[in-house]
Amino acid sequence: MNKFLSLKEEKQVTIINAALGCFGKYGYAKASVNDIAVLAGISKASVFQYFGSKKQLYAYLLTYAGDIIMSSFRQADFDEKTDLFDRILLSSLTEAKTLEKNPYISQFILSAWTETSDEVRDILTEFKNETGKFRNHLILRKDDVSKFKNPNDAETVLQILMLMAEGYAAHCRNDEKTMYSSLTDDFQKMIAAMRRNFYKEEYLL
Amino acid sequence: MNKFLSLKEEKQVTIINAALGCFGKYGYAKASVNDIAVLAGISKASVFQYFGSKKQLYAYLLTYAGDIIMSSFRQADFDEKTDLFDRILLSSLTEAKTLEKNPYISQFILSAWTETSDEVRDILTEFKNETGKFRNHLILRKDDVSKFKNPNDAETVLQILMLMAEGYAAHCRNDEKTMYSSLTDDFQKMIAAMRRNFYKEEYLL
DNA sequence: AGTCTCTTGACCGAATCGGTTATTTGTGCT
DNA sequence: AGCACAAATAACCGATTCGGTCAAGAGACT
Repeated sequence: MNKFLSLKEEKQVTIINAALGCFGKYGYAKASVNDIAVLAGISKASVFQYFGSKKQLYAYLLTYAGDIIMSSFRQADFDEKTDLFDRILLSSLTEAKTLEKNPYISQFILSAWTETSDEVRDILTEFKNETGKFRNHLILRKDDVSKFKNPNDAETVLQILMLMAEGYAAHCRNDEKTMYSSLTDDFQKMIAAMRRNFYKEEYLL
Repeated sequence: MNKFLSLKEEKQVTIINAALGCFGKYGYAKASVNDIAVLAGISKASVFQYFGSKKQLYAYLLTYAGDIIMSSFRQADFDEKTDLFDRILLSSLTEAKTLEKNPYISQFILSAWTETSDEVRDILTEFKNETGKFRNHLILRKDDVSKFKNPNDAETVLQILMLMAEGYAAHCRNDEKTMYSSLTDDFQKMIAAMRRNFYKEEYLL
C-alpha cells in the first residue's frame, strides 16, 4: 500500500483517474483490474504491487474521493452566504472547481452510492455513513422566500436550480472536452437572469 | 428471431427490459447474456433460442427502442406549437410519458450513443443516422425572442431549460421509485413560473 | 561488475464468456 | 392414461478473461 505513495505524483494521478473512471463507469464487479491497468498505461501486475488486491484498491479510492469531496465542501462555508442564489452559485462553483481538477470523482462517487457488489458492501456502508451528512447545504430558508416577487415561486425556483445542477453535472460528465470555465460562465449568467427576473426590485444588487 | 415474437407479450416485455437495462448500464462488452437471462428470470439458452446471438439481440433492441422514440416524437408535432415554453413543455411531457411506459429505453439509447465496441459498430452507425434528425425540435426562433422582457435572456433561458431537461432525465434514471406523474407536475409548475417572470406582461396567458 | 528497486511478461487455477446440444418439462390431443 | 410435439433448460463446449502470483528483466547507483 505504501508502495503506491512513493510513486511520483503525476503517475499516481494517472492511475487513480483510470481506476476512478473504470469503477465509476462499470461498477465494482464489471470493472476489471486489467481495464484499469491498460487505461493507466501500466501492467496489471503493478496494480497488485501497489494496492495488494482489487478490493484494497477500491477502498483506497473511496477514502481518496471522500477526502477530496469533504474538504472541498468544508473550505466553502455556506452559512456565510445568506442569499439563496449566492449559496447555489457558490456550491456549484466549488463543485465545478473540484471536478475540473479531478473529473472522474463525481462519476465514481455516484456509482458508489448504487454499488451492490457483495465483496465491497462492508466498506461501502462505512463510507456512506461518513459522507452522508454533506448534503444539507441547499435548504430553503425563511428569509429567502420574502425576496421573491411571488413567494410561492421560491420553492419552484429551488427545484429549478437543483435540476439545473443535476443536468449541469451530467453534462460535464458526458462531454469530456467541454471547457469547465466557459460552462461556469454560462451557469453564472443563468443564475443572474433568474435572480433578476424572480426577485423584487429592491433586492437586486 | 420470430421465435421471440410468438411469446406472450408480458414475457417479451420482461426480457426486453432486462436486456435494455443491462446493455444500458454496462455497455455492450460488459453486459453478458447471462446477466440478461438471470435478470429476466429465464435461462441463458432461451435468450440464444429467441435471438440467435448477442449481437442480434442488441440489433433488435436498437430498432425496438428507435421505433418507440421516433413514433413518440412523430405523434407530437412541434411545428404546431409556436411558443418556446409550449414546445419545451410538450417535448418533455411526451418524453416523460414514453419513459414511464418503458423506463429502460432512455438509459439504453444514451449508452448506445457512447458505445465503442467494435462488434456492433456497423449497426450503431446505421442507427445513429436514422435517429439523429429527431433532435432539432428545440431551436430558438426569432418570434420567441421578442416575447422576453429582456431579449438577451432568451438564449439564457433556453440553456436553463435544456439543463433542466437533462437533470430531469438524470433524476428519473437514478430514482426508480419516484412517480413520473408528480414529477411532471412539478416540471410544469417550473415552466409556468419561468414564463410568468421572464415574459412581457402582454404575452402572459 | 554487482546489487538493489521497480516493473512486467508469463503464468496459475478458477470463473465466466458466447454459443450448442441433449435432456427435461410442460401441454394439448386422443 | 399414454403419446407426440414444442418450449425451456441443465449440462456442456472451447475460448477467453478473471483476480492474483512469481521469476525474470530493466535501470539506477555504487
